[in-house]
Amino acid sequence: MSWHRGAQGSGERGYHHGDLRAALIRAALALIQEKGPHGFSFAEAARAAGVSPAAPSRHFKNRDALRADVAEQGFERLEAALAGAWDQGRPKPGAAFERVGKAYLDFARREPAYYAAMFEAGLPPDLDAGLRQASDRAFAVLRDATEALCAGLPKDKRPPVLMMALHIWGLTHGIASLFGRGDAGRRKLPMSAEDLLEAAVLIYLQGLGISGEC
Amino acid sequence: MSWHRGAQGSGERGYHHGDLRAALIRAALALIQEKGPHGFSFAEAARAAGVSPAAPSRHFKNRDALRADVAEQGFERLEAALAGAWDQGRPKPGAAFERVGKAYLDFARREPAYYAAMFEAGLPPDLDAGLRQASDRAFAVLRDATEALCAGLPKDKRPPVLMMALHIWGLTHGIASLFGRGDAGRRKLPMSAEDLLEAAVLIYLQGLGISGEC
DNA sequence: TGTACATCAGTGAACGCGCGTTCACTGATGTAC
DNA sequence: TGTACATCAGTGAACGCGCGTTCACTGATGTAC
Repeated sequence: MSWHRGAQGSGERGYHHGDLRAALIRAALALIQEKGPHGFSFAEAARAAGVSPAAPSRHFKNRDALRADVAEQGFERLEAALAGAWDQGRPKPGAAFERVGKAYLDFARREPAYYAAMFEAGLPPDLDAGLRQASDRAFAVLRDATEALCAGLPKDKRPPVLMMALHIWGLTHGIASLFGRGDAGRRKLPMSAEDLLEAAVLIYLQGLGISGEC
Repeated sequence: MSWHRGAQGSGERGYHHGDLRAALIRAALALIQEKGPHGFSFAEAARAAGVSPAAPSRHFKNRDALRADVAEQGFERLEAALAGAWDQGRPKPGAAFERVGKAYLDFARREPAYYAAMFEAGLPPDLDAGLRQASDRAFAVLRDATEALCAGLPKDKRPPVLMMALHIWGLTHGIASLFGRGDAGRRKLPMSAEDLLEAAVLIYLQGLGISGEC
């Protein structure tokens, strides 16, 4: 919490909150974690942030707008996680690519609230330009990684990069959604979601004639 | 609608509804279609079914129980759709397998309300034994199809069937969730979800050394 | 540096609304004899 | 076949509750001079 002046953590604050917008997003995130992407109200978020029920309207048009902001922030974090895992393809694109997949699963598991807001809130991705762009930027990391992975191949053996990136995204997202969630009640598996994904990607790359060690 | 006696379509009915349970599921489904898996209330479903707000409690403990029944019915329909598409692997397992994938995408597109209730309502799959079993039965169709597809291979080239079925499920589910939905605002693609999936499966099978024509 | 004033951000009480649940009830159905 | 009675399924009015929004307000901040 960042009150407008002093008294961090004491619960005291001045008349103005200082960063209510961010505090409401945090509160919404915690409530989503607890009760799902629809499990909170404007009033509840206000209560959690310690302001009057009328305050949120100053910052968000309605609940969907708040939810969309949570989702947007989620895509930004996912982008950062994927970019960090990719690390410009070091030391080798193959190993880095595998890290990206694991980072996606890791995000879904460690941040189920963001994940739910991003993919299961029923928000149309083009509801909001910022949301759309944040989503596109996260996907761009995956597309760039795919491109780098293929760069070493002779041109006639190179698959269409966009298609390949969409395949990998679909596969990773499907496995994360069905088996790799941190919250309650995901389906049980004979192997970890990570192992399942890694095997699938290796088989897929094999099918394209790409060795796992590039 | 099936009233307890006569007068189909006239809006008349006796004191007893006759099949209120099914009517509430239908009403919930329509409301989910319209407003998402959380976009309905007990009272609203009762109104849509033409009964008093107290009536639904006779059949469902609460909203989640109603939602779970919608999801269960959805899995039953998905199972039927997949089994129909598979058609015992006729005329050839390869062609039939491709139909199964398309049937999954088709289901997600034509029945977004069921799909949302099944996968995006935040219901833990093991909340309810019936739900769990319906989900397992739908997956079993895919697993059996995978097994049949591999049956022709020499034993030493045969991949673990369960793993392979999970890969295909994840891939199909991911593509359906991200790109193949019938309701508003899915992401735009340079190719159809069907073509995207078909290409991915072919590449994957290639990676396993399985020709597309078996 | 000081002062006046506009703007901003949050208050808190009030409102009307739809919700889920309760309750005693009642009409229809099924069953025992 | 007829009758009595138990059970079932839906009624409709009432309740307390949390919601989103409104409103005139007020305290804090920023800016012009």
